[in-house]
Amino acid sequence: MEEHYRPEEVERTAREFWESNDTFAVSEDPERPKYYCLSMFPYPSGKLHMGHVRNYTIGDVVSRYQRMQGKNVLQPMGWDAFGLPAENAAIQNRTAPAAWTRQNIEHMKNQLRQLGFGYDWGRELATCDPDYYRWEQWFFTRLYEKGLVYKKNATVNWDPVDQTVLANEQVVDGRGWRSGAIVEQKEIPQWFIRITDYADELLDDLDKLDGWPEQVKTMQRNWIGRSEGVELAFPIKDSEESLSVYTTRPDTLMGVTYMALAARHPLAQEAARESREVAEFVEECRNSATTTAEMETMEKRGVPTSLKVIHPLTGEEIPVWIANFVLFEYGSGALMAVPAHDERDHEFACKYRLPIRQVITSHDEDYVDCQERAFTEKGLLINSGRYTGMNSDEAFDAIASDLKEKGIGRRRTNYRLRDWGVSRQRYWGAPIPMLTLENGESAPVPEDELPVRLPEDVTMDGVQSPLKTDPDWAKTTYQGQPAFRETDTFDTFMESSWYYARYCSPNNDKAMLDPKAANYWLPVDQYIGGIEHAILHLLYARFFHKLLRDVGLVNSDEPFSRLLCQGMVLAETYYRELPNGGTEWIPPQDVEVERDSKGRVIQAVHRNDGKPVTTGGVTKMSKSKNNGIDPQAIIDQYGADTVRLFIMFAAPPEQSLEWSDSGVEGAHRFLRRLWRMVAQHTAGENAPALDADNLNEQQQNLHRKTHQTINKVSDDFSRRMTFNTAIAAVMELLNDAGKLEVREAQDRAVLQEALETAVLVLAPVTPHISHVLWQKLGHETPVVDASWPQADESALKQDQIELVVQVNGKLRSRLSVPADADRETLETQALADENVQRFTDGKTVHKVIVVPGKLVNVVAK
RNA sequence: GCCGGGGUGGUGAAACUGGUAGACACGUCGGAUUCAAAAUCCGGUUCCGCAAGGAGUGUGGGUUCGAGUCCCACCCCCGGCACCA
Repeated sequence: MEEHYRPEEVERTAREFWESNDTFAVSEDPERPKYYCLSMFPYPSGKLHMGHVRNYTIGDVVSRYQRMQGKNVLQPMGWDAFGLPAENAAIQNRTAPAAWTRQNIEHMKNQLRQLGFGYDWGRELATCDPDYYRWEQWFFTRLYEKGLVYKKNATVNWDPVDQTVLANEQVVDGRGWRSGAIVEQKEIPQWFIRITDYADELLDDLDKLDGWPEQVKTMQRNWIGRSEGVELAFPIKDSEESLSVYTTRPDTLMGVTYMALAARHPLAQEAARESREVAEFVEECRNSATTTAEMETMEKRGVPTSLKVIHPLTGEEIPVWIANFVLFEYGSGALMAVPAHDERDHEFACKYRLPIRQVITSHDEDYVDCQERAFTEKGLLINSGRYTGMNSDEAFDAIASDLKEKGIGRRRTNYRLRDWGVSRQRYWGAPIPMLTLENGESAPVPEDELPVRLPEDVTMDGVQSPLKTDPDWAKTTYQGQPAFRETDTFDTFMESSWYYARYCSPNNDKAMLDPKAANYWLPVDQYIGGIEHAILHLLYARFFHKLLRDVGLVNSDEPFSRLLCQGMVLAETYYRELPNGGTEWIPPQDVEVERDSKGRVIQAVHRNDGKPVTTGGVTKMSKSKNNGIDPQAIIDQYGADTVRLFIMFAAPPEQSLEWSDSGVEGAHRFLRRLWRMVAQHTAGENAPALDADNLNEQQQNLHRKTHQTINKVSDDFSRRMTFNTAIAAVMELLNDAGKLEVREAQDRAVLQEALETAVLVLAPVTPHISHVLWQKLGHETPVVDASWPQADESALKQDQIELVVQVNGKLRSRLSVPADADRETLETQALADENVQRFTDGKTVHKVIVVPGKLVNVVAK
């Protein structure tokens, strides 16, 4: 066999084999256990980036590993094709979003093929295809009929110059990114889905998701934010009305010193009509912040109103303020402020010199001064009339029932989660299948008129959605009456909330899902994608799955049994200041880094002119900093196996990872070495059968190492999902195999076993080279269908082991002892050790700690 | 601001259950091979020190025979925050 590893040739051979044999096409087979492995589908932005390569390599490793376990493995791929970037590209390049998107899909699909991912391409789908979104439209009309969809006014970012709605991303420092105009908030009618109806189930079912990272479940729990509290009404002075608030701390009710309203609260709007100062503040709040993050980092400010409310228990008058930190969407858009026991209320009270009244004190003797800072823990009530002396929990109950008795309050469960607004005022999305009738009422588009097709032959002017500018598109009829189509499109999270289910019957034109296929494959056994999707996408997909279940399309409660969140791929940035004050970002490939003898970076220079560039730190690969590494160049130079191996070896999948070319060389070197070792081995005589009972020590050692490696890699691939340490274990095996001097037949036998094992367990990571080498090692079954190896227990046994001896916790000696030696023997041997004696000399031995199989620690003073 | 992560050699990392800190690589230094180079092979490489030894996992404290790992406080970095996907 050829001594030199030629990746191009090897990879072509393997790819052609898989393609001509339809290796990855699957169908339902009740005879075999199924395994559905899914990687989050990409947005077709143009080219694959390293984050994709990482995501899809992980998925392919898992899929191929499970296939070698004998499972019927489904691994599909598709395109999350609707979204904002296509509209931007369309404006820039004067192409229609549809054409741009389809071109990108074509290119990226080719790149995926080159990387050798084992997808069932027969199931490919693109969300911009009417055959896909028609079912989403159909499903939405079903939800409407079930009462899970409603229309209400909601706020959007409004660009007064371009006369258009902007996404949060398009608002920079409060201004429209194109026009530069100060963005206003505007209320427009939008469609919502009642995700809050499912809040309890979405929360409680998290406990069933044993295969999900704890951090993701925690984030979802906090996002849903279920709290038990009390809703109560403060009567407004000189009025019939009252101000309703929600609190999780009714035990602090006696400490209320002011009320705070969101600027959009009706009472705030009313107050604005009476006072110019209030009106100005309300107007300013309306246009200052666009996101929750901005709102909560803003300086806390407020204005007093002339309103007063009456404390329901004391009858005291309490002033009402309008404050910029009160969220209109949470609770009732108003809060009772207890500055002594809430940090935000405290800060606000200090700023505006509002009274701070302490009503809770610590259970311990610790002195708490609430004038200085808020005491937010539960404790004992003080200054609270008849509640004084109770603890917080007792007071909660007592106050809640007193309020209930007076008919001004009740216990209430509240959620931070809000209903899902799905309307977008954009073109490149699935049209919302709703109609507005002449009388102003809404109706769903009848089933036989679906899909509502998005016209694809359009020109984008960068301002308005073509759906809104075309005077004819919206005109239609409903039951013989004139009607107008909804010109908004769906949030793209709609498409990504059910694609995993559509892959089970992607070409079905009779139904959204074929329940037989869906219930064979679902739930997804392993889902893999970026941590940035921990909340929104994963919560919406879980919600959709429950909706699908309640319509009778699936019979499971959750879509994804196991979840792996992969870290981001980062790269160094380099730049130069331009004479005009701008910054030129230089791609890392164009930079030469000079190092000192220890390898520390001295300076970085441009490859073109040799002049220095400035290092700008490691960040997420992005277009704006020009530091995205295109995998194509590396695939072309080293081949797909090297790229896959490197990206899996560089770090565990959940960690963020800095790209470095030198690591690629290392990975390639390893594959060359593997190739050469197999070539040299197969050039000799055929290896005889391994005779495990008659091995010399060297042979035994390599035989043991082989079986240790099988155990290590199996555990790393399935339980731990740490592909980097699995690869390191194979490298160790190959290092040991390389040291074996081949003198006799059994040397060849243990070497054959070691090489076969290496090729086999690497097959999920580097499938092309393994495909070819497996044949060279004398096998007819393709490696993709080979069985995963099993470790032989008897090969793992070891008679002598090395034990560490510490004195006062510091390593002082090592002992070679029989594996089954008892505690006493170990203690005696350790104390007799020369080095141990040197360090205990002149001291008294107080204690000896023996951890069999690991270490002995001598405690001496 | 709130929620969730992370911080270990010159670099990527390993240490899985509280038990040898730095496996496996990259880089670098030295050597072999070569007319020479590439490729390959062998050896060294946390820091200080000639050595014995000492120090060392973001910072400061604590628990323990023993802490990268557990607890408390702090600093820095990253992700998400509902219209980027």
